[in-house]
Amino acid sequence: MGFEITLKKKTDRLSPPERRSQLVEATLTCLMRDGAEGLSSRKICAQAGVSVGLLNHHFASQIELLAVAYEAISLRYHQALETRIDNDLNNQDAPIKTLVACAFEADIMCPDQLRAWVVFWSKTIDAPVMRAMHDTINERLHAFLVTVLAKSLPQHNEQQLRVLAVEYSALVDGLWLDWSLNGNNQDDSLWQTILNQWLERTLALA
Amino acid sequence: MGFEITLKKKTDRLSPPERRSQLVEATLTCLMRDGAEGLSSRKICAQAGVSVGLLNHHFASQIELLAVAYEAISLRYHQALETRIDNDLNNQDAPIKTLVACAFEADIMCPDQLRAWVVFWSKTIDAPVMRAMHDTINERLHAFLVTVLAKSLPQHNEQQLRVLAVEYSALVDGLWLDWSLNGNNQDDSLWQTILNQWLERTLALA
DNA sequence: ACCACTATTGAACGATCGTACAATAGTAAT
DNA sequence: ATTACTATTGTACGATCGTTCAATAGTGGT
Repeated sequence: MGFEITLKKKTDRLSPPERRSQLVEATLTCLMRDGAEGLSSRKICAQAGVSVGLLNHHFASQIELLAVAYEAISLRYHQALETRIDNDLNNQDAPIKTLVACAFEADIMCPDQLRAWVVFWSKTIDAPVMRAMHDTINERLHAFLVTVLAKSLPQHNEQQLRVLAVEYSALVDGLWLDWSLNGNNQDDSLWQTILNQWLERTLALA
Repeated sequence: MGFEITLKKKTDRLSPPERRSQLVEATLTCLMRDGAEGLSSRKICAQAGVSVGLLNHHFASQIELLAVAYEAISLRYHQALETRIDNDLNNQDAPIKTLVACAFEADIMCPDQLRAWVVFWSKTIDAPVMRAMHDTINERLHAFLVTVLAKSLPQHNEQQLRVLAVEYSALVDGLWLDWSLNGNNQDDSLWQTILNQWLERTLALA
């Protein structure tokens, strides 16, 4: 006896940064599980295992928490892509090949994530805090794509790279939307094939 | 006096089909104006100028009304495209050129429409009635795109056309998403340019 | 041991939600 | 005129929503 004392946590109190990130994590879990219905202060706090009032102690409002969650899921996606690029030693000279190859891998883009993104988009249109966060996120991903494309297509100028980045981003988003909404009733390789063909044609322009 | 008697409607009663389409119209208005917050039985009925209870008299539930509204906005988009093609006498042999040219025109794709579509997508993921309607809508638009592409690229086979249709649809959706979410802070012609380049490259494959 | 501070709780508030339902009003047939 | 039918109304119900706030409990410094 007495051993479990050192194993059990003596308290449930966390530092503000820890609690905040825990609430952000619970938000993403709820949104990916229940979509728009998961955006509920009570459900989020229940998921985090804390009481309702704590949300407004660590965040000014629900929408501020949502904005932080938006940044979190975007950064996670961003870093997953960077990790793939760093680990793919075969395509260091053309990292766009790595992006295309892993675009539809399960942990990069699972249909569950669309549940969450649709909520983020919905709020981006109307809520100013979400709009500001969306602009930040979008600019960050756009700049990342430009650097990836710049390495892959060194002979292109800045303007051409920016256009290509918008095109690639739009194509991936659109394919992801179709893929997630239409379920897996179609051949899984169709979307990957389309992306591969885009890559071939783009590299052929060089 | 007495003239206004013939001008005024004697009654507010409408036939079920008329009332149903009026409620559908009110639904689209609310969704395009207020997004997810516009999906409210009370707001929709207020927009239609009828009382709350009437919704459940003409529709089994709110989600059934939403499914009919989903089909309505999709058919409207579909028919707008067909009208453009019929009226564009210069590109009867390559109607895909017409689609690309009008893709970002105001009444084809205004940012307000994204407010509604995001709601439809959100419910498509979870509600079975919406999923069934989405499948119908998607199949119809896909078949339409295939016929348009078939006329424009007669030397392609069925399988190639189907892939091209998915690619075009995804690209347009993705560009539309970016265009609507990022507002008009960027150059308006960027997205049109990308679509034009896609068209040139695709036609060059012939 | 006491104090100031704050993370945490949970009840409470007012608002809104979708739907059900009894009551009313208009219509068409007899 | 009466009857059968139904489109329409508006209230009511129970549930859930986001947020507030007084009360409580744990923490770190003295």
